[in-house]
Amino acid sequence: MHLIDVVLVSPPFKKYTYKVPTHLESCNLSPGIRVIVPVQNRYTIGIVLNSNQKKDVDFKVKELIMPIDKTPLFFKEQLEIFEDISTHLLVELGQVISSVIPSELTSLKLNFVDKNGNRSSIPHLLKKEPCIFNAFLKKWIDGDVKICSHTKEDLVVELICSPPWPIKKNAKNQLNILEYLYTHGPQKKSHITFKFGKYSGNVLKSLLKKGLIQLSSKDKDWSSDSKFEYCSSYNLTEEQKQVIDVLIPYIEQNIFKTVLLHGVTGCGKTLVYSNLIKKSLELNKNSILLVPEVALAESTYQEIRQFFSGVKIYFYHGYLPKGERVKIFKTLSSSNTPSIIIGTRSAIFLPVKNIGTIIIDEEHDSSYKQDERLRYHVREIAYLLAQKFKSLLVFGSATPDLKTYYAAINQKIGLLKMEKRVKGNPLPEINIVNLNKEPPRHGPFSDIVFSEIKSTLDKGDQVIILLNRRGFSPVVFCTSCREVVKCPNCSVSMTYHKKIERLICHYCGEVIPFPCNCPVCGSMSYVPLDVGTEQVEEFVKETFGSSHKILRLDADSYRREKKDQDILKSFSKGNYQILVGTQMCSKGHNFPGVTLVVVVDGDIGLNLPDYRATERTFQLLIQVAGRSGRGEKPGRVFIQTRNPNHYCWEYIKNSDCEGFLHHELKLRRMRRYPPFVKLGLLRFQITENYQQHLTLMEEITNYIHKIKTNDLTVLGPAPAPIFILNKNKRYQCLLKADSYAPIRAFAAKILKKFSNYKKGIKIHLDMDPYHML
DNA sequence: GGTAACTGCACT
DNA sequence: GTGCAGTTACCG
Repeated sequence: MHLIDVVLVSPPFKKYTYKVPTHLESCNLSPGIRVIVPVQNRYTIGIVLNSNQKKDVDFKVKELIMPIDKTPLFFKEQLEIFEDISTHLLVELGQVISSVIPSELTSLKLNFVDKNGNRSSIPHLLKKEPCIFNAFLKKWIDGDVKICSHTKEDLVVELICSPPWPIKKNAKNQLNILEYLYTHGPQKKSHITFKFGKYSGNVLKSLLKKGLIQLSSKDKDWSSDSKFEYCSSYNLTEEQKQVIDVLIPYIEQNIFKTVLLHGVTGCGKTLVYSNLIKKSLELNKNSILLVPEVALAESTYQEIRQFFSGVKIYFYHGYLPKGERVKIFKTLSSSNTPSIIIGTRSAIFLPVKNIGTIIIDEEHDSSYKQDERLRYHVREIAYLLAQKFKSLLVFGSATPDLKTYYAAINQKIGLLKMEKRVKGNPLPEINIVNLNKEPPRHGPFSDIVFSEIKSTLDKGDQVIILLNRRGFSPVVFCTSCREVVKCPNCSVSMTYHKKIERLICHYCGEVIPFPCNCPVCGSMSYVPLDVGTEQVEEFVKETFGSSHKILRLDADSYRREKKDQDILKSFSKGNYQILVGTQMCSKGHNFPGVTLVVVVDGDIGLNLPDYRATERTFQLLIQVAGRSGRGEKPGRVFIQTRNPNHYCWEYIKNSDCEGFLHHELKLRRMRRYPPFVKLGLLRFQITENYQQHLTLMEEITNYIHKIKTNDLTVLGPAPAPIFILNKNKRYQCLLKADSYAPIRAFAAKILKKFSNYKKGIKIHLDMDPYHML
């Protein structure tokens, strides 16, 4: 009897054994092939793990239906990595796989398609016409029919006019969708139908008829095919040459090596990367280059493409149309030509073998940690991959993550430094402005900062104003009942967005029209408190708008304009003089005309209940400071603060990254935080209609005390800083230990006992949590 | 996640 | 004993 092990990629995500029927003996059933299998009284998709020949099993085995791939979708190395992730993060293997590959690849919505393009639905045939199914199966084995997914292309719904909209007053559904598009920007059609229920398809149709929205396919063709050619007409600096000379032997000799490339902002890391990629290509190896976010991926793609004409460069990120993602996935899994992959976090899971080098740029960036579904860190996956393929792994950053830096100074990984900017400029001069002594007398700016902005503009240079908080004001306060407006679903205050006259919850997306009556006392005496980017933009426009062009870049403007790339380009060309924005404008971009960076409130983030608060603030501020003075003229930076005595300012002022890291390391060692201990965060979510959440938490707490071991410190469970989110009550429990094993063992016990305990409670483990709110 | 099997409970 | 809702165990 020929048996194979299969892992299901939809619930229950378990590993099961199936019998291979004789008529499928000839098929390729090697690991990584997708198969259709029966589970209970339905069918689902699984992935072959191994084709064992075990003789006897003590349970009944069912026969597998058929394979649906002719060649494996993953390589053996990848499957091994999925297993590693599964054990490390305490998530079922099937769950791991289903969260890292495009969802079309795990869906049973498949068709047999014959040469004339006629489609026959596979699930339908399986249920109703088994004979016809078998006939098709035979044809498929012979190569006479193909299997295609029948999901249509996911169109993008886009608003093409502004309010007030010409619709009837009682057309609530239409209004809701228009509102949603207005506040959230263009959306995928599937997302709209998901969000607004089954009738929203019709609503969209009528909106389309009225010409208020448009549907478009957002397909882009990124690939270019011609001959391989490397444009090497770029002069390397001495530093770049040295770094490349050290790294290239690892690629040539197939040595697994991890290196932290610690280079100041503007030191020309991209050119180093492109040389490493070039070497890999020459040796017929693939390269992966990851950047933190899509906008950056696009500009990096454009930049790298100049060096390599005719090489296949795959551009991959989570916002690609589904069809495109599947196409890239499948092409790569059966490709043998060396290629370059440029993308964001999710690109690390593409089926690539024979990797020469993996580069993670801006490795400290928190977007490399996924904080939902599968809570993985891309660094760890990259490490596993590099280990398997004996590749070079480069972590690049001007402000390395403390953990990476600690590994580097302990010689666990290599450390290379680049201390000079390409153009030879010094790093910008950074000034800390004490708002307690120099209060903001000009909108959000103090005297000195205001006059700096003015004189910079007078000189014809550009200014970046950073405020890491979007909207007009983060809080609205009712003067009559002395309450702030809270989100109805979350325990956070609503942010006022003036231009669209709405209050928005930045956590769950709830939108309330504003001005409105106070929900508590009914009066209309609201005052917006504190400042967001929208308000800074308004002030700057009022003050300088007559003679200068001003641009805002944050998640709100970004979504609406969507031509972000062009906008950033046009700022960097000098078409605007002032850029107001959130952290989005701090990342990686090159703006040669900027000589002044102003940070409106340097304290945001500094006082969060999170052990990395200072580290993150430091990284953000050094990064944004680095946007200044990249061109011919030197740059200056002004950071306003109300906490001038905080230890971080001394280091920020001197751009002293190493000094800061060592100071922070001392504190972490003292307080027992990473990298000196391992952390895990157990999160408990209880739905709003669950009555006795206190009793339940008490029960959990008692159990925790019962099973707690000596090799583990357990803090909590306690209510999370944001206690209610999306109508869920949240508790959390911080676990500290010298290694991951006790954390895993402890969490496994809790999960086993309580995760399916009662409906209404969800528990998950977040290893090395990045967000503790 | 889906669902068959199982539980307790009101009502014949 | 029957019908039904609510809950649980398990899928090869």
